[in-house]
Amino acid sequence: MAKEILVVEDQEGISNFLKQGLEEEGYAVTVATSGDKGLLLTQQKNFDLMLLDWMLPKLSGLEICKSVRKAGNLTPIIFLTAKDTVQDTVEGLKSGANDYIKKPFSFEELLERIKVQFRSVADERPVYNLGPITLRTETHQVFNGDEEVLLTQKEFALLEYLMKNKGAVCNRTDIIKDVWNIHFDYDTGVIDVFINGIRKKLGFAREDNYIKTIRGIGYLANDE
Amino acid sequence: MAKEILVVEDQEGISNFLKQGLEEEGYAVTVATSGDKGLLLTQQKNFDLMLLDWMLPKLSGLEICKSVRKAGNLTPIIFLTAKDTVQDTVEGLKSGANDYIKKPFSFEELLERIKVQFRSVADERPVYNLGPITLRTETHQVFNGDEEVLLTQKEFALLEYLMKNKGAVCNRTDIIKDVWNIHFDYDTGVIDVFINGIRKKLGFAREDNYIKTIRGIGYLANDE
DNA sequence: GGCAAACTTAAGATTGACTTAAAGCTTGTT
DNA sequence: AACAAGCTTTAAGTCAATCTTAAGTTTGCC
Repeated sequence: MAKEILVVEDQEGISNFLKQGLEEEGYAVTVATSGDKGLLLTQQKNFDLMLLDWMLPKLSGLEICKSVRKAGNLTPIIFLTAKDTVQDTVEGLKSGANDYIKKPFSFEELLERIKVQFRSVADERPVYNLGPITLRTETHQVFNGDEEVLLTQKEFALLEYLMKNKGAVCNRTDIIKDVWNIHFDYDTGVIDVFINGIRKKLGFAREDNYIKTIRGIGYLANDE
Repeated sequence: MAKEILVVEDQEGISNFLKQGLEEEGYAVTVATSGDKGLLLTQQKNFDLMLLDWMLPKLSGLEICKSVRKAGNLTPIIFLTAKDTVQDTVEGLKSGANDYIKKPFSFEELLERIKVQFRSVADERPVYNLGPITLRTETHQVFNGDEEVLLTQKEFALLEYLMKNKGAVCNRTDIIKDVWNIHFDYDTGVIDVFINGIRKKLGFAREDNYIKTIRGIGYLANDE
């Protein structure tokens, strides 16, 4: 699955250059030419990384960054800008960005700094545990004790999400957003059906409470 | 708990400057003046971050970085070096570093880039406290000390409202308006019932007074 | 002591989750 | 290109938890 990168940049020369270069590297690139369009896109879709110019029509890159973080979105953000003073850099990083590259920049360095962002996310913790359950991200396997449990893609994605957030209540809206990638209000019983399926396949009894229902909110994976 | 930073740098002027500056910021700093000493330290102790010079006696920063990563150590690494070509930067990042800062650098920017490495998911989300009680808005969790307390939707909403306004008396009309979303005069005992439930679940005794009753007005969440 | 407000409890109403089955999609195979 | 198999989604009936109401009890204040 190609990583999705959002580029918010009003100068066509630069955005074309970025788009082409990044696509050659195998990334899927979306370009927004103004700040407001960029922010809107971040709300409609889950990107894996954002490249922000600072000076943009309508809404500055700084404002986009702040908004995105305020909304609880932790997608890596890299500023790519001609504003090159220490003050600007510090302000950009303070606003929640993960890196700050000054123009003119070397494309090769940019590429490497993008990879750094993906590296840290991917490396985080490839194996999760929940009671007797072990989930291996890399091999896409789930075990109950020694027994392997075969889950479908969605079942796996949902379980992974819950286990990644073990100990925290996951609300339905976020689940739909992160697991289904649906960014508007959406309410069928899909989640319920999958939770039901997962509990069944993992052999959880009602009183096990490894995946607890939080009524009116969502679900909670829990050990202890 | 102070974060532990390892600085590997052979020029005394720079390492002193870094040590002093970082310690003023509340970090615990260890300095190694040669590459081999630096590497040894990484094996003996778990640091939270490493600052590496590139050109060092005995073992280069690049080699340290590669070694550390090869050993499965994912501690954030920042290069801090006079080698300023794009090739060097790319090579440094490829070897597993998380950032690469070129000398001469601004201390302020360095600080900010260090903070980026420490920033974690748990940060920067609204958390309220009241005596032994902690309420996490984002994850919808409430803790009494370490014990998680499971609240229903309304209980949580009401408690959140009181804690958000800690120290201020909340009158019944406003509570009904903000928590129940009822905008006309309304007077059943709902609030009382929920206050009762919350106090019970949180294990408050009458004399604790964390949620004080203000007769004829409403309620007051209070610490101190 | 008497009154009004708040506390407590329990029963009924309401809402949301569980479960199942069937329809709609994908994917891989011939 | 058509078929089959399996995965995902929708929908509907059932069931359980939560919310609300109301009535009895306690508490605090004049």
